[in-house]
Amino acid sequence: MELQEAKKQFIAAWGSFGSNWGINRTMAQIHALLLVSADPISAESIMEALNISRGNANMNIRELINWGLVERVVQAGERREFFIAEKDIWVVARTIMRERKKRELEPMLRFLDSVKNVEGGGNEKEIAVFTNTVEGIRKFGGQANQSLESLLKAEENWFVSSLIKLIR
Amino acid sequence: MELQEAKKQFIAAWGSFGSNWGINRTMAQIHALLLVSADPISAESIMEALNISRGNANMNIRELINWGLVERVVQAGERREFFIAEKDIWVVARTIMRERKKRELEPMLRFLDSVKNVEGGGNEKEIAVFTNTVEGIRKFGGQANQSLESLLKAEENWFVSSLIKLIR
DNA sequence: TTTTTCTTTCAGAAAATACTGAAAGATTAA
DNA sequence: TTAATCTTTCAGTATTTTCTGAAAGAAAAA
Repeated sequence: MELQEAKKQFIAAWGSFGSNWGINRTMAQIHALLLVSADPISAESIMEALNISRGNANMNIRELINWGLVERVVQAGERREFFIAEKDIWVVARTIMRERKKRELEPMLRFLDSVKNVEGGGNEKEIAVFTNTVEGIRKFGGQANQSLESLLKAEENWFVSSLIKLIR
Repeated sequence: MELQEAKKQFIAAWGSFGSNWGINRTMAQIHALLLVSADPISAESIMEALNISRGNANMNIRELINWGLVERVVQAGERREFFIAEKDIWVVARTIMRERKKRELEPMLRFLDSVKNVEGGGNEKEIAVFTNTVEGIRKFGGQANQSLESLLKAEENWFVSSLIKLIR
């Protein structure tokens, strides 16, 4: 397959993949474009490559920067800003895990904590089911949280670290 | 907190949590409602509890059944259908993992495979970057796929199985 | 068979989300 | 300072997604 065609397909695929995971298509496409670009790219080029407006490009680039997936780079003698994405997929994955953990998992755990004690007007069975379900989710989520924590601090953990080296 | 209020909050939270993960709010809410219900519920009750239309309820229930998260149950002497959700969160998590693996991860891996060999009109550096990125993702995804496979077949794998027992 | 009760479908409506483009804001150069 | 170049913002628009409700379909009861 020819390079430009392959890139195009990759960008499209990454875009639709992203939208399955709560990430908007354009953001995923910009990320994909940067992932397969050898050199830093200007906002202008991104707009052209993906056929999107200035505002759209700006917004989604900013969001990618917020996520820590993309960086601004200043090129010598250039006034414009350029953008580049982290290409080590392990670093990318860890960045995403860290962010989602912080933005979603932890708030959810706090919420479950706040809702775990219910007093009931009589119906003991209903209360038991509610409490058990919430407790189950809390346990599971807490475990996931800890596992992620270990994974993200892998350097400090010889066991996880060696597991990762094995598969990397 | 009072049970009904707690349920309500749980349903709302689960709904907005779901939408961060590409699952529509109503579907997640129906799932939540069933998760915290002691007994099977009719379509009618779901419509009332969540204030949604018949069509909407029907569609999202069907989708939950497709995912394997919800089951129809027939109650003796009742003509209507009732619905119930699996409550063991580990089973729920495994069901979701299995489905997403099948629906998203595996197709993505097949796609990456199809796009890994690019021939280039000259620009070797560009080709190298593309190839490396795609290969990195492929490796990572393949590894994730295998790990999930092991997890899902945990019964057959003493090591994973014992890990899970530890934390369960 | 006809009636009743429940389920499914789907065209159109509503709501949510994403995008555009022009204008304002910044920053550097002249 | 003024001009030139680039970035950011945001009100309005477009697109996508989700939902409604009425009608058709199915299955059991009469």
